[in-house]
Amino acid sequence: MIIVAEYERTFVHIKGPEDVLMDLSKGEITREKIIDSAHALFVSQGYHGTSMRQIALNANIALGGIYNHFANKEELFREVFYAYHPSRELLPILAAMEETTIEDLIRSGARKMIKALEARPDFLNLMFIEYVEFNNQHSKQLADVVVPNGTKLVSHLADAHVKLRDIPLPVVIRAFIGFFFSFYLTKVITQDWADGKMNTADLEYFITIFLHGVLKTVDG
Amino acid sequence: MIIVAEYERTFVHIKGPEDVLMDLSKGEITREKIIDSAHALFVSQGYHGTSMRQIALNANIALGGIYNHFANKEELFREVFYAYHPSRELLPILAAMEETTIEDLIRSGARKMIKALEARPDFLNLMFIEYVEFNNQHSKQLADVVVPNGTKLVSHLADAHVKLRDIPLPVVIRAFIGFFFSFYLTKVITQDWADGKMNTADLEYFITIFLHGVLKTVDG
DNA sequence: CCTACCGATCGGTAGG
DNA sequence: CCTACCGATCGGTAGG
Repeated sequence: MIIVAEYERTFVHIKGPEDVLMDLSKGEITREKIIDSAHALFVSQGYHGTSMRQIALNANIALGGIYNHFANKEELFREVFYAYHPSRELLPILAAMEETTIEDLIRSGARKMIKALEARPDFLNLMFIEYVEFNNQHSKQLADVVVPNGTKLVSHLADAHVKLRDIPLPVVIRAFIGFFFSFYLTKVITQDWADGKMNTADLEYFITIFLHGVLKTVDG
Repeated sequence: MIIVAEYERTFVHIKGPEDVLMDLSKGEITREKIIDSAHALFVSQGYHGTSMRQIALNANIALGGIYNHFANKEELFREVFYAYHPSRELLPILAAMEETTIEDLIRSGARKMIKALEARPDFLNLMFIEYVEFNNQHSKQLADVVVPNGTKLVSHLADAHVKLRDIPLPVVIRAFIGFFFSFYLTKVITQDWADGKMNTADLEYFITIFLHGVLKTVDG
């Protein structure tokens, strides 16, 4: 509960590196170091593939020290999951957009989303771990905060209903997120064996497809 | 190597339940039981979250017996990965399609793909485990078999170039797979907290979006 | 294919 | 926040 409230409070605020070391007591710094260390190891090895000893070593403290901040391994994962959840970064980016027409919003939003995902490959691993190793059990209470904030972003699209095809807005939003996320997904999942066939430049084709897919008419 | 050859050989053949017990020596039956048992546990708990003892117990043999068939835990996962890879089921389904126009192919292919994915939720978990816990390292040699077979399927689309927008065919294929996979993904990932908002009936809207996205004109 | 065992490592804790 | 320790469980093997 504390977690979710804290998440909501800092929801729009993206911390710069300078903030991280400021205003934190020594204990809070250690706590942050543990979370960061755990995050790095979890995303590269999975939850069960990471030991508390590895986390302690990586954070430069003794094993026992971790339990001064977290009751057990799962609570530590939960804190990592909240602290590094993709919505924390993606929602503020989308909220800061100033485009006024739905077409510009789609074009610009797609590029921003892909850019953010490519800068943070850990997002994908974190979500996968939550899905497979925790059966998605932590996502619900996070969704209670994220979904309302997300829908608020699209609630005042003045020209949406005149330019969109006859498709419910929630479906359009789902298609937008899914389609461009799949652009990222197909790229990273094939990057080791598709020798550059999955090109980032293809994003403009994806945007074209989506625009023609949802809009009655497309400019340019 | 043996694995990949065997995979190619049985690639178009979907085994019925009756085949599974036929033509197998006692040792091969045990081997199959171990693979099935390991698969069920891996997809529900992850690789590192599953112990060899659990697998043995589930397969009704002693722990040591597993090592009569598999050198170690990772080799066992590799065999599970090959035996249960989604392409094994999806490619034959797509290969059996008889639609002749690209529009019918998209409509029918999308529905078949979603139906197959919804019948086999283990696909998603298996791919996630491979991605996070094995860094996608087993996917390459499988791709060497799957990709050529997959591209063969779309190589003889007579009306593609006249009906498609000016978008490269590989991009259209990538968009098709990604878009409809994302339909499935957004559904399962939100199903615990989006109280039915992500509806299977929305698939027809997705098909509409995709058709308008890639075709110059859409019937119906 | 099972029994019985190996050393190593796991998550977690008491006590200071 | 560290040292030293706990019982349990891990992947894997020898020998029959």
